[in-house]
Amino acid sequence: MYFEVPKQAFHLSMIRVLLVDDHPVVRAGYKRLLESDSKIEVAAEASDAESAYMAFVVYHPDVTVLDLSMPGVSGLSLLQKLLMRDPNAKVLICTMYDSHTIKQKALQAGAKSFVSKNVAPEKLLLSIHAAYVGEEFVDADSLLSPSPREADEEFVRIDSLTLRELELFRLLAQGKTISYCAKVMNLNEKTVYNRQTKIRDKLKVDTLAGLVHLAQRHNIIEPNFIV
Amino acid sequence: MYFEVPKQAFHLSMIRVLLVDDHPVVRAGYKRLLESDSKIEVAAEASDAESAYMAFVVYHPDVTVLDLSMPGVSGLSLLQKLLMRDPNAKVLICTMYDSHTIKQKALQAGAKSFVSKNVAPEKLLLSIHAAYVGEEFVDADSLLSPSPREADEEFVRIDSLTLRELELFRLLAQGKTISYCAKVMNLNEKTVYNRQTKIRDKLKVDTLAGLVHLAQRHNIIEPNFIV
DNA sequence: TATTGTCGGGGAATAATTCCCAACGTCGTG
DNA sequence: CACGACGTTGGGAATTATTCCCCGACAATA
Repeated sequence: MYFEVPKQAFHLSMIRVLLVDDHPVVRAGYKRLLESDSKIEVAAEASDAESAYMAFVVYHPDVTVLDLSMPGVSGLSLLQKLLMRDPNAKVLICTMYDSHTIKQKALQAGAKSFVSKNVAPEKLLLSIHAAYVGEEFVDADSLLSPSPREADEEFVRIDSLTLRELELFRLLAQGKTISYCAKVMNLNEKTVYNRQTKIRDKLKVDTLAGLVHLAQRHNIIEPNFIV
Repeated sequence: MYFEVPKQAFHLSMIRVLLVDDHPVVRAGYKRLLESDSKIEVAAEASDAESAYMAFVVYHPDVTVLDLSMPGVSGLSLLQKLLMRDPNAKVLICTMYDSHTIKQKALQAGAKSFVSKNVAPEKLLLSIHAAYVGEEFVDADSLLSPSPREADEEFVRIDSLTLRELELFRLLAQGKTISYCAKVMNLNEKTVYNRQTKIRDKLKVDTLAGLVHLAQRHNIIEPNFIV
């Protein structure tokens, strides 16, 4: 758990951003990047869902920049928690997962913006400004063109997963045990079993390993890179 | 393919860095972070292995900061190419993969430094300075989850698999069902179960999904890769 | 209000998995 | 040769993991 206290003076004119990413180096990079924009200041940083929620409550950021790929509870759940706390929260999803599915889910869960880490950095800044004034900003490159690969029925199946199911899907595909999933998702193991069955049923795969491959094909989890 | 021409003046006193990461946003962040150190300048950037190699040849950076997780050709292959071009190249691996195996391979392939994106950002800067003066810098706590005994000997454990076990390992990791494995290996399902248990036991993995990731890390099966 | 969908979980049945053990063949070795 | 060590294969019983079908809560919606 990491919870960064703001170090800068509070300026009314600035866009105060809460930065959530689990990698310190990446976070530091983000921070410098964001602050290269004179209108943006990083009000707080967090490395995981819990501390992000705390920081959100404490600092009331104008915009929250959220990386979905966090250990433990998914960024999507955090997104929902933030929106429950403040339905007008401006949450911008910036993630490495170029997955149409994830995008859909994030937007449907109430994210104001969605950009991939693959976009030009200026677009990130732009989208923060857009989110600040209440506009939705969805990176055109990524959203409008689901890649052909994703347009197949596999993708449709993944799309049919509910948020909660998607979250569990990710955990399972990452190799987490049932009991671990139950713990971090606050569920009865029984429920996890039931859900797992349902997920495999929806996705039409009959082994856990199949889930992993499917998840990787659709960037639901990080591909286990090549050596 | 993305190939950034240097925009800054050339200062003899500065550490000229080639920055290789496939995410523009992350790269931009890195750049700001690195340049917050007055002794470091980003001489060039690249988003993939080919352009990274070109940039390396053209700009002769003092230090190359390389993220391993790139689409297409692996960062490790690039690392080897760079070292073939210049055996004294100072390459610093900064990656999100907290895998001891990868760390091993990177160092054994000739990387001068290895830090995880999980380290404090200052350490990244430090390690660039260290690499510059020729010191090796390997972050001690760059590995979060894998306990020393765990990941360290992942590959030794795979070596301990017998031929038959390895065969089954591959099938399982590919997502084949028990009954399928039994059929193609001419075994009783019972035996497959027993063997599967033994394999997971030897590899110290407790889920099938874990087997997949392990298999991919060690090139036992093809990573299910995309984009 | 009725409807639909998501979500969490219970109970009993069932299948999957383990644990322990035995058999067989093949080595290499004293 | 006889021996133990080991890979390989499976049986039987015990144990778990997993399914299947169910119910109720809640929220949004028509």
